Amino acid sequence: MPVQGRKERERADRERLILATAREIAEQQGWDAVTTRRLAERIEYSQPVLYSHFRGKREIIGAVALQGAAEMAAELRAADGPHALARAYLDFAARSPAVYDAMFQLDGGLAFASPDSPEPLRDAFTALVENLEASAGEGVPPGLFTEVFWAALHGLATLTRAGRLPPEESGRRVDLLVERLVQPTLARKSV
Amino acid sequence: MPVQGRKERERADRERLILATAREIAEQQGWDAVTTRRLAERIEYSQPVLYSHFRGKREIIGAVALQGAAEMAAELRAADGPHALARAYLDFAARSPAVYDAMFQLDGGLAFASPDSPEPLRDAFTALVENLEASAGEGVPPGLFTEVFWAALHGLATLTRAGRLPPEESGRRVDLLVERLVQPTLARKSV
DNA sequence: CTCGAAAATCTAGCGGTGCTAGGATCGGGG
DNA sequence: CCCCGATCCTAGCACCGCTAGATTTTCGAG
Repeated sequence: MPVQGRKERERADRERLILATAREIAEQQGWDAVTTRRLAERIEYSQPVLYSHFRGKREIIGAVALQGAAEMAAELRAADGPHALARAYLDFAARSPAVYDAMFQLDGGLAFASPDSPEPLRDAFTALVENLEASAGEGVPPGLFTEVFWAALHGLATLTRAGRLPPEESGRRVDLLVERLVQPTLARKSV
Repeated sequence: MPVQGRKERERADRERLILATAREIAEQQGWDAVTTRRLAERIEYSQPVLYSHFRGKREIIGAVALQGAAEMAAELRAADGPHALARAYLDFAARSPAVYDAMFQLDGGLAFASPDSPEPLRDAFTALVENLEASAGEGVPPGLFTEVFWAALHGLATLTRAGRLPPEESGRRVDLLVERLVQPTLARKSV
């Protein structure tokens, strides 16, 4: 009597529905519009059901952030080299601003910059490192270089989207940034 | 009978009190703790009084942001050269996180990146440009270079404070960033 | 097929938010 | 002195995140 199996599946489906709906509302109207009432109504359940899946709104944001990190990691790995990486990163941020906010702007209750960070987060950072370690330059730890590179991209992404930087020249800004930061390590240009 | 003068003065005093109190609460407990009720109680007036000074919470944030921009501009001008500038910027962000948030993280209803931006905002950006125009490098518009430099600093500031970057090596990150970005324009090293 | 227990879900409500309408109170000018 | 306009407060609206407790649904045993 695998009735239990069916229930678990239905529950997992509903959890996915919650996250997809939260994400949809957030992308369309911002995270402030993702209220527990609205979210519950959209999935056609009452509010308390949300709390049987997540501890609260914060944890929903965190779950969306983890999904986003996994997707971002895949896209970053598809890029080849610092220039493509930077464009892929900013592309992601511009295309999915709500997910980007969940990851880096809002409090999703996730641990960052720590060995016990959730795997998708560490993996996304690893994807950055992989594309950058050849560009760190002599004597510069790839991790440190990646942090700086990442921070700069993050700054461009957030300031641009918040209207703090004129969007027209974002392409030139990325080009300038990457050109200056990247400093190929001499060893084995090709092997 | 300049009784009207006195009233205006009292009103201006109260407005300053509101902003100082909002700032104080925000620095101590974050902007979420700056509720209209709490703020009203602290200044020993009822909530509606706040709305006779500001349209709403957003406008209070905006007013704090303008104060902050003026202060930041002064501190940035006191710096000499890109390295000192970067440290002064990050210092400000770390010392006054709530004000920094009001300026760059929250919605204070201010116009950015526009000719009709409030003067303190444009002035703060000008202070950045003044310290950076000699480091833009050949053929690179100082404004563009400043935007990139600023965005990178902003990324470092926000990611560090949000726990996304380990705080230990922030010094090394700044050094690396500045060293790479800065590329002195050849003309007139000294004149 | 029925029935009772357990699981699942909902109703209703708590204390909080930003904001505002409308009444009370105060003080200066006629 | 008394009135009237400016000033301020009380009370309340609609919404928020979250939860206790009642209610419905579902399953499996008899």
